[in-house]
Amino acid sequence: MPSFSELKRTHTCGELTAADVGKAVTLNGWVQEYRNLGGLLFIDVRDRYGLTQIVLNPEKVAETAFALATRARHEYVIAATGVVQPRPEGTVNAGMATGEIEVAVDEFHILAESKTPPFEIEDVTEASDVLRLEYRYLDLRRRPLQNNLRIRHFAARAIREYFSDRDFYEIETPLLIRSTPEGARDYVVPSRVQKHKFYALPQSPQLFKQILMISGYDRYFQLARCLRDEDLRADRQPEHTQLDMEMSFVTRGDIFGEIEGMMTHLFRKVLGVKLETPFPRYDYYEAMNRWGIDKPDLRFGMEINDITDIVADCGFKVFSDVVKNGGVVKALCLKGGGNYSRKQVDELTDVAKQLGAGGLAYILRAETGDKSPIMKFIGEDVKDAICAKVDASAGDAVFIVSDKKLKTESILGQLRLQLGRRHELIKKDEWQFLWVTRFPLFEYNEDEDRLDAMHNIVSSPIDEDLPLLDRNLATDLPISDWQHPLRRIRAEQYDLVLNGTELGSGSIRVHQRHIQQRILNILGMSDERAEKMFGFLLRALEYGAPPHGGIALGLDRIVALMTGNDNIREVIAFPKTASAASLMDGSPSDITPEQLRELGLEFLSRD
RNA sequence: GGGGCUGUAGUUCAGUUUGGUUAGAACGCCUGCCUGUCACGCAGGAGGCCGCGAGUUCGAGUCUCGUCAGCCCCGCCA
Repeated sequence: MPSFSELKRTHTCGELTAADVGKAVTLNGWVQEYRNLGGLLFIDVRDRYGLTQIVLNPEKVAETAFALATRARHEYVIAATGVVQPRPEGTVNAGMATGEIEVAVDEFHILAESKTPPFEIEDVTEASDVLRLEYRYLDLRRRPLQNNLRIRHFAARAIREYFSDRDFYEIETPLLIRSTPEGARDYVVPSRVQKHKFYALPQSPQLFKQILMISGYDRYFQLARCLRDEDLRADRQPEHTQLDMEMSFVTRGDIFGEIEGMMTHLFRKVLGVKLETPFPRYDYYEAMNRWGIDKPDLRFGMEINDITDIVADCGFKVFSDVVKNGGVVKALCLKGGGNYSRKQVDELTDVAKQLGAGGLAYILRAETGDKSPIMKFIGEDVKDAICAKVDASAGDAVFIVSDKKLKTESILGQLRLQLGRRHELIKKDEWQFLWVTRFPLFEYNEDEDRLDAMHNIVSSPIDEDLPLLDRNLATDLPISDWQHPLRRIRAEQYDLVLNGTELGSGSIRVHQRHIQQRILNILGMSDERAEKMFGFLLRALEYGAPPHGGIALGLDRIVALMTGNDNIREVIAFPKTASAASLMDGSPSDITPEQLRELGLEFLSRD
């Protein structure tokens, strides 16, 4: 066999067309398919760029070359030299980009043989996830994955382009950092040099990017790897990539503007889609009121309506008791649901109950008249008032839930999504972005009877609610009461949502030490402990910290949405299983006793 | 930590409800034939620790218990 320098490709497998007819070319690639007709041999050669048919005719090619080519099997790597020729009349393949031509081979070489692959390399695979992950290098040869990684690359490039053009610096932050409480469980790395001490792998560059603001790098971004030792989901991997950014001397509107600009650039460059800006903004409480979820899917309507006032005194005890105890009654209208069968209603009721509802009341506005098991309690007038409020006409259905406010909204929010999916109300090919803003700063932790940070510890209260932080604010209310002043504080925090998926969140940060310390105290951290854990941030805040804020968006989720995938594994080259294992390289794995000894570690037990 | 689903040729699955002769199919693989195929075709062939371990039984792919792995969900998590 000649040296490879003489067998190097002159063209890729995706670029030859009728315009190249007559050219002498060499192709390198993998055998996608071979069709040996005895006296005539066709091979489809594949690379990242496409597929080209080569043909060997024993009458026109050296015997040795033909013999070699008949040995070629699926996934062999080959080099073929020949002349581009038009396909004979009637044999053009319209379904193939290179289908008008073929390469008539006169020299053929096998560069590498392949074992029979455990699954076939085709666009739609039936291979199990286990096989696909174990043989990831084969799975990655498939066109859908190659397309996903291509989109991912172009997305990353568009993001870098946008921020670079707007004077942002991409600055790397460390991977080995100190472990801090709050948030997710850390992955930890033992230190050899300092025995019995550990680094943590970053859950995000959060504190470092704030330090960069304090250092004066007032426009920062990074495509940052982030690691969390928590259980996995279809949209959660132990390591993922964030589009992280932070700016100084800004209000939230400045952040929104940059992100909207970046998203517009990204979607135009990569998908050719024009986005409308500005994205709509809704306060957290408004989102919960109208859609029952903090990441509403705006690709369909069916908003939730409050009918508490209408039914408060209607005589139906289930409703009036709930109202008396401070609860609410809310409803949503399913257009065209008036002919729902008993079975369909029962199924929906089961869903509601699984979500914690006591039950599901309903009004069916069928052709034959309105049907409702609660009619005899609420009467015609109240029924009509409810239908008017939720805009239910003849042929529609109304579903009603009553409970505490947040619970009622969440249940209806989930029902709304289920109904939207079941009845295919969700419009495809729409990109509905929105901002959800002003989340509560604190979240009540029932198990521990204390307050947790709803987002993170560095989110600033909105100006209006800042007085509620005051140490001396008198109140008799326990923190379990949702009226407690601390629980009424709203944070200058925002989530970016696309089609019902949370892409990420950010906030205007606390830039004054005493406020940061107060928040840490409220979260149950003594001054000593705060100093120990966050001392470096608190000290940095004492040396001229500018007002600043930013956001971090999940790149994996963005690319998954852009490529129409439900699972972010499809847009990550080397992902992990649901139990955080990599089936290809076999991690996590044992380490040697020597490694352990060097780190000063030993196992408690081997169970 | 909890729940649901799945595990049988190289692969994807059927067979498990009702235990019983030699565990089937398709694709892939191997051999032969075939000069215009592109899901090539035709003929033949090889290929099985029924995830693993106990148990029940005269007898287990099939029943019971345990265990491991994968997927999805809740908890957890930005």
